[in-house]
Amino acid sequence: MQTEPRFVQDYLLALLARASHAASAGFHAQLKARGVAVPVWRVLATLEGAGEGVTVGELAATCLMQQPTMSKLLDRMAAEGLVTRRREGRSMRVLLTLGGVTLAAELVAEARAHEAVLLARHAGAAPALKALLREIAG
Amino acid sequence: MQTEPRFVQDYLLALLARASHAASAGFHAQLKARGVAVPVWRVLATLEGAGEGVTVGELAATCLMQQPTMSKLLDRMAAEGLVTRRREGRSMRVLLTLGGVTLAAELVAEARAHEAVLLARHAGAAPALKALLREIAG
DNA sequence: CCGCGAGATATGAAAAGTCATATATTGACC
DNA sequence: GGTCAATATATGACTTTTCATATCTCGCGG
Repeated sequence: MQTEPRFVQDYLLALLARASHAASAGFHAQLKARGVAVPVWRVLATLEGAGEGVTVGELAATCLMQQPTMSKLLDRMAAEGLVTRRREGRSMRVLLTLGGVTLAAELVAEARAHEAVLLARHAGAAPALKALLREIAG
Repeated sequence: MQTEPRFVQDYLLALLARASHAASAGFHAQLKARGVAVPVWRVLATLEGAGEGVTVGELAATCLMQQPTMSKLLDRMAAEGLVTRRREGRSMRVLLTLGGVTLAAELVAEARAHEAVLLARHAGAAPALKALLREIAG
């Protein structure tokens, strides 16, 4: 079967979305196996090593979610004992609990390992790719 | 304020997701202005120029959605008069209606224009970037 | 032929996300 | 000090997505 090259096949935004999706698939499967949803992982990864905590708005922006989505995600994560919220001025500072720190550390370790495999696969090109992505990400 | 570089800041999957999100933001805003949801756009773009139509499963894979999500999205799109479905063996072939063809063509034109701006911004690097992304996407 | 497993899509109940807007807190101005 | 606009988060009604599973077809072995 031979389809002529169509627009979407070479469209930059589609390529980015596809690459992101494909690259993440393996790790996302690991997360699912551990019963951790992707948005939860993103919050954990963002909070990992951020000693002071992060506000809800910053979390939403970093995790590429909308603010109400983040508020509700944090409700669930708080209920699971992964994070706590502390009012600070008009913001709300989100912090990992002890359990959250532990889980985050484990998952970050897994993520590092997974990334290493990916980077090895595209050996030389990795730094240039990351630089480009950073530029696109702004 | 000075945060030490944390894992997530340089994590390939995060960079990919961020780049994809940032690059798409502008066009997604255009879509929203026209009242077109992103998943609808993806289906239209995938069907655009695919004369023979595409099966539900192929659509789901191409649009990076799950199959039940696609089935229900197609329900809505069919209700809006954008697509029709025709049983073909055990598959279901999805085709654009006249209205769907028109809308798809308009949006693809907008997407091309939007992409041109992006590519111009990262002038020389674009072909190499696309090649890398294609490789990652597999 | 007929039953049966595999492939492809649909569906139902529950979870998550979205949009608009309410609530809370601060800082500035009079 | 009280009012008001701006910033930050929460909430409610509604839509979309997800997970599990049902349904529908085809091809095959007996």
